[in-house]
Amino acid sequence: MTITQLQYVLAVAEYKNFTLAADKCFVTQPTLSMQIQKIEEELKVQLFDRSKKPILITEIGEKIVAQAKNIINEADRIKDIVDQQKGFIGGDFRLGIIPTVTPTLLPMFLNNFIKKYPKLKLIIEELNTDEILLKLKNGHLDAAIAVTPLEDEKLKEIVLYFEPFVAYIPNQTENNHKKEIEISDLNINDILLLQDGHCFRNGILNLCKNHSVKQENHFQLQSGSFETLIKLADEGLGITLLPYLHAMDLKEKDKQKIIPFKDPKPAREVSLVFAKTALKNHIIEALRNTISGVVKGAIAFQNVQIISPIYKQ
Amino acid sequence: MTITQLQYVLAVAEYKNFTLAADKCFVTQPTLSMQIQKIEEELKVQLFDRSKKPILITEIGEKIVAQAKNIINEADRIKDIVDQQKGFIGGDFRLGIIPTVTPTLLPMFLNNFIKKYPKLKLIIEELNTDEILLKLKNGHLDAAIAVTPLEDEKLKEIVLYFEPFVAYIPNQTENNHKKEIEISDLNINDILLLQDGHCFRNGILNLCKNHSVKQENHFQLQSGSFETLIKLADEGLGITLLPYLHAMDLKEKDKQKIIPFKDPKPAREVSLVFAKTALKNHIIEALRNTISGVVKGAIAFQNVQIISPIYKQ
DNA sequence: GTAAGCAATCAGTTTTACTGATAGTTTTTA
DNA sequence: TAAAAACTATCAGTAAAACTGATTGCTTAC
Repeated sequence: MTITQLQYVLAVAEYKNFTLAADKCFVTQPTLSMQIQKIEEELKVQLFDRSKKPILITEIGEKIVAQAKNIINEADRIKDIVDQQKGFIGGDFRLGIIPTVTPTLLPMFLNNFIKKYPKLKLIIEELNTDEILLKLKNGHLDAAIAVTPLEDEKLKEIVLYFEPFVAYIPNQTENNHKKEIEISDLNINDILLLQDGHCFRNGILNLCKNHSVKQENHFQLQSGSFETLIKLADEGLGITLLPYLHAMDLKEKDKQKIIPFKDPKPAREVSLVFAKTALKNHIIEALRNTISGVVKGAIAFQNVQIISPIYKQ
Repeated sequence: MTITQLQYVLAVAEYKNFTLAADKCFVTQPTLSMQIQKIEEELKVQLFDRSKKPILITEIGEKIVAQAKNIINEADRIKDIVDQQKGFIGGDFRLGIIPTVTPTLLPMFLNNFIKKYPKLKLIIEELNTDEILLKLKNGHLDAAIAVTPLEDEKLKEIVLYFEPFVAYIPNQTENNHKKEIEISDLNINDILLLQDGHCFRNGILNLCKNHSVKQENHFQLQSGSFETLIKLADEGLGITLLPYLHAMDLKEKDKQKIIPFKDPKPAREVSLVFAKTALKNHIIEALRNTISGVVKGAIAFQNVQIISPIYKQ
């Protein structure tokens, strides 16, 4: 049994097709066929059922594929250990970010980071929380920035900052104007929400649920961007909640429509998330330091209450 | 980088001598030299400093050796997965047992177990707790039977049974005879103890400490076996405490000198212990089932208090 | 200062990994 | 339902690797 053979097994398991898997491994199909046969002979078990198309993985095959992933993962770490020792920050690094964080956070640290580590190729993907969880676990992402706590056994979270929610309320008259708002002032039916899949939406639902605001599940509108929500709010279709950093980016005119919450302010916890078995720990550490450095100045709140990004009905 | 190369690295790291390591790997010394050079070239780091004798492992070498152990360990597990799938219980299995458990527990299950799994070669070593901890972690033992809780991050414990302590008091007169004894009745200075290193000794020290029995650290005698302690007690040199199963093995005449503790009886927790990353999990499971089966009949106590095997001064 | 111990090097051999061509099988398409 | 397409297994040959015995050269021990 060799590491190469295990990689071939993983490729076949992933693509369920010898020819394609061979391509991805940069070898010819006969090589793959023979090596898979060899490992099957050595272990004296059938890993794949080639009689069906696409190829089926046998029961024992599944177990061995899972273990092969562990082995390859541990093996890959050797390179990281060497890199770390040499202080080398380089190669590809795939970072996932949730859409409600990207526009405000990314510009704050990206320039800084790529200048600091010029040999590193940072590949950034905007993904929602579910996609991030999946890709962290299957190794398609090295780390991600998401709202926590995610309560996932296999992931580790390092909190970067807390970001309070603020209310965006356009039609403020003498009557209804307040300096600070309370959660009990909110009516979920008035709030314009992001689409399903955004954890910021879940956070708001949790916020309202926790404080037993009546929820009638009869939302007027759903959008994928805060910009849309703000414009809709301006049109008198309701109010919306925004994350603090996003609110800070608004035009002066719009900023006046923002009302902060009373302490303890509801807030989201934004963290760097990665698999406990993550590779490239030294890069993750470097990333953390960079982000912590730039964010510290921008946000400093003490009295906040963390709202979970996971909405359970 | 191949699994074989990593095994060579581990061998050289262990024996600190290429020639000897080559022997243990069943290859010639040039093979080893070349393969080590190859992996050093590939990683572009020096793993060993050959200028000194015995060979020194470099700093980065230590880290890579540690990781190589992980990789090999994960790789070895493939075979276990296959064995488990096939229901095959065979090969070598190294079990450590602490001396105060061996004479009573081993005869209860050994025959049963080896008959049930004839293809398994059980290699049993009698070791004290410290040695067991060490050997479990470095992989020289597959599992062990010891007194818990050990509070060790890297180990997993499965409780087999609770075994109460009983007092062995020879010179019982009308005056001092009791049906049940209390911990406060004990004076640590009267108790004959096993030698340092036995966890049963630690248990008794904890027992007395917990109940603030005065302890003057002026023990009269120390021995390695209960038999000696019993004979010394019979000679009027003091009393001793025994584990329940051991007391059950005494002659009828001696059994009369035994006094049980009042509920909640102080007891030791005997467990099957193994590394969290243990191989051969299916064999451990088989062992557990066998022992649980035979012990269930012999011991059934409900109201016990667990005494820790670790004595901290 | 000599012998012993040990790792590196070298040339040659065996084993393994891989390739291109092709045969055989199943699935898809017309 | 026949032909085409898609795919894996097999085969013979080649390139690469892993390994060996013999030897050299360096270090340590006596």
